[in-house]
Formats: sequence, structure tokens, C-alpha cells
Amino acid sequence: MKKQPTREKLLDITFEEVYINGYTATSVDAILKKASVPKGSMYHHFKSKKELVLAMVVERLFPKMDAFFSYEIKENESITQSFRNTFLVVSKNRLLVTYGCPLYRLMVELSATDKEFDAVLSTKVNEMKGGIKAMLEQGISLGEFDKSLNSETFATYMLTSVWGILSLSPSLSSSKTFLIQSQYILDSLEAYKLT
Amino acid sequence: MKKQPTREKLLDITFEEVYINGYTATSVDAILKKASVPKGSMYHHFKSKKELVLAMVVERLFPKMDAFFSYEIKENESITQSFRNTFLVVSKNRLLVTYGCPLYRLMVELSATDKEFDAVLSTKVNEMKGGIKAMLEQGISLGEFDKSLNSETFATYMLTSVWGILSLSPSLSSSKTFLIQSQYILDSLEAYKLT
DNA sequence: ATTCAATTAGACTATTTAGTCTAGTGACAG
DNA sequence: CTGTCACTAGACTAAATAGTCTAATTGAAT
Repeated sequence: MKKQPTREKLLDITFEEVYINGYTATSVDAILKKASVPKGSMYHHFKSKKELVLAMVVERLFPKMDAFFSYEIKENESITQSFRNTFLVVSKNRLLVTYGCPLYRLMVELSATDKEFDAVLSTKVNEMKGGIKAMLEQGISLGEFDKSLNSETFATYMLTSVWGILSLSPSLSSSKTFLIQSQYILDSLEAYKLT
Repeated sequence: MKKQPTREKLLDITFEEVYINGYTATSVDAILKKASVPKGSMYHHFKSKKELVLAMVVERLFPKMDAFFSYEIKENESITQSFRNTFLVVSKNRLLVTYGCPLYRLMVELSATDKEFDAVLSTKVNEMKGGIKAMLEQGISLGEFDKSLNSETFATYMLTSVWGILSLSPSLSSSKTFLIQSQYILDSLEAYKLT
């Protein structure tokens, strides 16, 4: 087993700790202890706790979001079915169902008070919104949905309601309830369905 | 202007600070300074920071939730219309639209790591879910919705998706977008409508 | 007015926090 | 083999943190 470079190990552990405990409640010392990395090494690679977490957001959290929520549409598959598939994949991810969406949780904690975090996190939100919007627009142009469907606002609705459902207390969440709830989101698409 | 009792003042300021900054990022000293209350007084009334915030949750946050989201149904009004009215009231609440639901935000921050907070916050979530569930059941018995509507899961969906929509970054939130998004939630009810 | 409990006041403590500093180590180029 | 430089190591610092302690003050009852 090859030794993982210090910087990469720090990013991995930082993701885990911040995901579960949040930014403020995660101490640098806790990260260093769990990663078995001395302080000097960390401050050699990152100039502050905030820089470390911002790097983690870009290099770990964002790629994970891309993996969690795909906007792929398979051959001969309706857009609705593509959404359903994505929800199914999400429902099978134990971490997501238990602890909610890490991007959303960080945004809830920090966006109101830290403009820098808000700016970084918001770009990803807008990118994801754009991905869903493009799918909806494809559905419109393919005649699956009515032209009256506002792809911009509906995309935002899908994103935020999924996050809301996911990020409930772990004691109130389960894979099964997520799947049922996400079906209701698809129900609201029915109003705009043509075929 | 009558002087507000120390304990009450502390609960008020604690709500404001924890709502915006979160539990961990709010220091006892910051609360005391803003409330102009000396440390001894606070620790006379509450045995710890956690006790102070738990008291705030029960005595301030919960009543506010009751005020924010009412389950009242006016004479000659459909259940659907009652929901629409509630959403309209919520959309006019600047704090809610800007900073999201304080109950949900606290749950996102603490439920995964603190069982005591999770237990207290979850009771209110279940109570609110029960309120919505009762409205949906009334709608079923009055013939507004089909019996196939699962009032339990749909109530959870309504609650969590509203919170998800509300608790997005302040920089991405507005009263208008909330109103549009909440309409999509009502759209998903259409599938179960009879009249 | 006097007593007494409730409350206020804030200096103090122990711990944890993010961050600094300087000395060392090791790999690699010449 | 040697000099260099990126990285490691962890003791150290200053600030902030939650919480303690004892003395002073207040207000209500007698």
C-alpha cells in the first residue's frame, strides 16, 4: 500500500470531519490527529483552516457532487426516467441518506455569515441547477414537457427540495422515505407532461 | 419602558444569535455582550450554554414555528387554498426567506452529532408533520383528495421540501422564488385531487 | 428598618483554539 | 558525496472559549 501524499490525506480527512461535524465544530487539531499529520506539514500546504476547507470543497466536495447527482440521459430513456434513475442512485447512497447533502449542509452553516464560502458554494449550486435546467429544456424540445414549464425555477425547485428531504435529521431519514418523497417531486412534473 | 427580566432577554438574544450564526459559532460571551448581562446572571439562570440554547429552542423557537406555519383552515376554504395561504404568509416573512427555517438550520447543524438536540428538535418536526397530515386527512374525508394520497409521507415531503427551498443561501433566495417553488409543491398535490 | 434569599457583577481559571517558529529530515540533482 | 530545498516535526504563543467563584446588591417580606 503506497503512502498517500500529505496534502491529499488532509483533504480526505477534512471532508469526512466537516461533513459530519460542520466547519466551526471541526478543529484543525482533530483533523491532524485523525490524519496523523503534524501541524507544520498542514500549514506548509495550506495557509489557514479556511484555505484547507475551501480547497477540500473544490477538490473533494465538488467532484463528489458530480458523482452523486448525474445529469446523464441514457439512450431511449425519457427525461422523467432519467430523474427517477438519479433518485434511485441517491437513495442507495448510505451517507447521503443519513447525513444529507454535504454541499447543502455547508451552505446552511456558512452562507449567511461568510461571503467567501457563499460565493464558492453558490457557483456549484448554479452549475447543478444549470445541469437540471438543460435536461428539462431537452425534455421540452423533445416534446416530453409542455413549453409552459419554467426550466429555471423548476430546476431550482428540484434541487432544493431534494436537499431539504435528504438533510433532515438522521433519526428521521431513510432510503425508503427518500424514494417516496422524491416521487412526489416527479408528480409535480406531471402537470407539464405532454405524452 | 419596563425592564425585561434577565432570563427572557437572554432567550431573545440567544435566538437571534443562534439563528444567524449557528450553535457552535455563537459564543456565550457574544450573547452576554449583546444582551448586556453579566456572566454570573446567565449561569445563575442556566447551568450551561447547552441548557440556555435548549431553553431557547423550547421557549422561543418552537412558538415562532407555530406562528410561522399555521394549520388553520378558514370557513369555506379548500385545504389546497389553506396551504397556498400559508405559503403566502411565509413568503412575506423577510427573516424566513433570507435565512431559512431556524428549526431546520439547527437540525442540520446538530442532529447528526448531538442526540439531545436531535430528540428535542425531532419532536417539533413530528408535531408539525402531524399538523399537515391532519389537514391532508381532512381533505381526503371532505372529498378534496383521493384516498390513495398517503398523508404521512406527503406531509413529510411538504415540510422538508419547503425547508429545503427556504434554507438555500441568502444570496440565492427571494420571496418571489419561494412563492414559485412552493407552487410546484402544490402541483404535486394535483395528482391526488378529485374535485 | 431589618433580614434574607435571589440575583448581579465581573475577575479569574483551565482548556481549547488557530496559527507561528525554528530545527531537523530526506530525497534528489550535480 | 554534498548541497539544496521541499517537507516534517512538534513545542510554543496569543486569543478565545465555557465555566467557576466570591462578594456586592437588590427587592420583598416581616
